[in-house]
Amino acid sequence: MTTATTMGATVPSDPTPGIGVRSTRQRSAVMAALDEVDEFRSSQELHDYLRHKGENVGLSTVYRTLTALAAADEVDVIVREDGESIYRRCSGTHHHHLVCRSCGRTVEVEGPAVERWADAVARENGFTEVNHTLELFGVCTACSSAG
Amino acid sequence: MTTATTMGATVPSDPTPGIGVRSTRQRSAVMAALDEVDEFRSSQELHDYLRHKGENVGLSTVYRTLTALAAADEVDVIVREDGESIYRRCSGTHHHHLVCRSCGRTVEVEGPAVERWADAVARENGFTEVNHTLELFGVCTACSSAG
DNA sequence: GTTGATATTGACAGTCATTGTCATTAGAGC
DNA sequence: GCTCTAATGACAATGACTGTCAATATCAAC
Repeated sequence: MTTATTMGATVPSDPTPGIGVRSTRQRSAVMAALDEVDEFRSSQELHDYLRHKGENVGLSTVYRTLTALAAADEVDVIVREDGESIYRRCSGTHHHHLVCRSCGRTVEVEGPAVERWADAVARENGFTEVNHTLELFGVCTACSSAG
Repeated sequence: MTTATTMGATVPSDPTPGIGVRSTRQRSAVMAALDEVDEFRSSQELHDYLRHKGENVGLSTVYRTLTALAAADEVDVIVREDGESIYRRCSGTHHHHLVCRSCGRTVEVEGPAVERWADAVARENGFTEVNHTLELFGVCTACSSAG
């Protein structure tokens, strides 16, 4: 998960990466695909992409891999308004996204003030273990000038 | 849509409400149910709720009505992380939500600074017709003390 | 009150993203 | 090479949501 910061919740983040985890051709292929694509993509789109590249990876595997990567904070996930999850390789630091509705171009943005605001609001209301989702959607320069 | 503010986009908001729109028992029932429930609820949950109240309304109708209400900004929608849409009757002004992950209790919160920030970030990057989604999820006092 | 055009309804089938199953395959340490 | 078991993948199954279409109800006009 990405667009969500988990504050308070202490996620141990596996201390021994590699225990019971094997590096496979399929996993590398999915990671590579994520590195090559800059926009947010759905599991199925990434599956197709791999197909066309000649990499044969099962759809189930793509789903499993993306879910695992997201859980390990290796990729960012956004749940679109239609409920479909889309994934993207992002920088490690906490950030949010400004996504072009038309072409999918994505800009990573930071808003320390927002993080503080969320934190304060939660505290004021007695909520703990708070995280938040924040995404901006719009039309980028290229797309709006293209009409 | 709610948790999203549409800035820039000029939505005319139907000038003659009532043209080609009929008030039906089913529609009133759904509105009433929304008024009686304070937490965010899914279409299916609201459908069940109506069932138990003795109000017979088809599931399709519940879906259609909620979609229409959301489009008319009469109710707020949140797309949960599992992709399911949940609905809630809210105040008319723009706001966001602090939702208890455990019991669903919802607090409406406002953050003018966040709105301004989102606006500024969009402008800096040349994006237009920007809207944003922002939700906070946590555990409320009651739930955290209940263990 | 009756009528008629049509907006709405609802049962049900269809769609589609995502998950579960499970026999088969293939890393990794020996 | 051998063994243990994580990982894969084909396929079935789930579940939210949408499309269809005949039957029904609303509302304006008479």
